[in-house]
Formats: sequence, structure tokens, C-alpha cells
Amino acid sequence: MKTTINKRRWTWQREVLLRLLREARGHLDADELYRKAREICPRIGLSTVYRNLRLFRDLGLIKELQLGEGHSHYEFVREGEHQHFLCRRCGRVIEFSSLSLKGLREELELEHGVRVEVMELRLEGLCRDCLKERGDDARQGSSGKDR
Amino acid sequence: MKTTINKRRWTWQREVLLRLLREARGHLDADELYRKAREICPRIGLSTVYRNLRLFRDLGLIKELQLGEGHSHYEFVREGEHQHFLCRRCGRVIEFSSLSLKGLREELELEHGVRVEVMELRLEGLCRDCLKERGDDARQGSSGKDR
DNA sequence: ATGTTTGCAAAGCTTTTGCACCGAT
DNA sequence: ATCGGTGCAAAAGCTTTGCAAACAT
Repeated sequence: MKTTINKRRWTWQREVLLRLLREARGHLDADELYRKAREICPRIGLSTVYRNLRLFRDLGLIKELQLGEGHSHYEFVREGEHQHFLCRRCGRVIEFSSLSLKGLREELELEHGVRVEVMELRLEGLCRDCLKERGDDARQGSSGKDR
Repeated sequence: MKTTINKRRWTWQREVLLRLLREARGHLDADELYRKAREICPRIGLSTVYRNLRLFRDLGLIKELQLGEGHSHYEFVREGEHQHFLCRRCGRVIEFSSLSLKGLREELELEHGVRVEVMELRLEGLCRDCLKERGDDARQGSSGKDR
């Protein structure tokens, strides 16, 4: 099924990286993964992390997310597909899944004749807590967190 | 309404950049915008482009897109909100809008108590033409365009 | 034995920042 | 005359690449 799984060696660096990704409760960025991996094999290189993140992504084992911090985050792909909501104020990421999204996919495939393989919904706004905390003076403008 | 619009000077660099963004048929990246801008004012600096892209984004005049090329694309915000489908094979970007998405927004706000301010749906897959061209041997794997 | 994968260091890219000068108000 | 904006160059991230050594097969 996978076109390029042949001639691939299963090193224990890959073992470690994939395990860390699988065991992470949410998503990791390359550097977080690198630091975690170094606790297990201190001599691992950052390039190995990046090379394997790319490999895992191409194999469909992980998903690459743009959470708007200027670098990628990665997440192990599990059965239940879910999406991400990023709070602009506190930076919290809320994961959620939606049924409407599945319908949307079919709608698109029918209407535009395409095949959808990756579907990522990126949402930004204010989470429940920040909404409450801000109260009625809630304005967005450019005054929020700097980024 | 906008919190930081005061003390803001309207330079003709901003005039040019915003006009180019408005007149672009689709989305531009920083470098494309920079090159276009230099045709008009050759002494403009790349940092001016970036600074103003950020400004325009914070003002809500443009939207920043992650199309998965390792850098951002920017798009003038018009009334009809639309989303992007990226073909993995030919790199074409198809814009579409969907009604289901509006419903999804309300669903989320009710269900999770958040306020959604930005909503970006990133889709990848195969476009109609590439589907046809590939025919039945269509397999994804990691053999596609290199990136 | 073979050829893929690794670690290291260096390079590559996109984006940001410091600073003196410029220019809009 | 202010003081925000610009251009330049340099820096800062994140990510990729070249290469010789290491290792899985």
C-alpha cells in the first residue's frame, strides 16, 4: 500500500521518536520532541528528529499542524479525527471533533470533484475562561499577545 | 473600535502594499509581494513588507494562510469568506466557500463556550485533473512532489 | 557487504530587530 | 518639531543538507 516502505530500516531512534509522539497527550514541536528524545538517547541529533518527522508525516503516521507560532507542531494520528482551537489570549489549545466536518468533506468531494486526504481546521478566538475574564470590555484589536 | 489605529501614519509604501494585496487575484507570499512592490518603489525594504503584513493582519485587513510550503501566504479579506484546497500533486490551490462551515462555527461556540474569531480550513488532496490523470493507480505514499 | 540512517556542523530560508535617517502630521 | 515609519544590515528562529562514520539488513 505505502509506496516507499521498502528499503526502510527500523532504527531505535525511530522507535523512540514514534513512541514519544504516540505517548504525548497532545501535540509536540520538533524541539520538545528532541529534548524528550535526548533523555532517552542523549546522542540523538536534531536533524534525525526532523528527518523522521518528515518521514512519519509522509507515511501518514503523524499530522503536521500550524498553530501559528511560526513553527510546526506534530501529532500522532489516532482513529478519532479532531481539530484545534487556539485561544488568542492565553495560548491554550482546545481539541474538539465535529460531525459536521465529516459531512463537509463529502460535500466538497461531490461538488468539486476532488479527493480530500487531509482536513485541518484551524480556529482562533477566545476560550471560555478568557471570555469570562475579559468580561464586557472584550475587544480584539492588535493589543493582544505580541506574537 | 480598533485599539491601535491612532498615531498611525499612512505612508505610500502602505498604500502600494495594500493595493497590491487587494488587486492580487489570490494569495501572495511575502517575497512575491516584495518583488511586485519593488517594481513600483524600488527602494522599498523587505522588512517594510513584513512589518506591514503584520500590521494589516492585526488590523484584519488581510488573512495569513499556511499553505504548507514552509512560509506564510497572505490574502486580502473580502466579504465572501472562503477556504483553500491544496492539490498534493500539482500544487494548485482551489478556493471554495461552504455554508456548512458557518453552521459549524455556531455549533462550536455553543458547545465549547468559546468565541471563534478566525476560522481556517486547510484541505489537501487530489484535484479533479490529477485524479483523472492518475486514474486507478492513484496511491499517495511519499512519492509526490518533493517539497 | 551493502546502502540506509545517523550525528555533527554548516548552510538555507523566512521572519524579526536595531539603528540612524526620513517623512507624515 | 515630533515621533512613527523606513531601509539597511545583521540577527534570530526553524528546518534542511553535506559528509563521513555507524549500523540495520
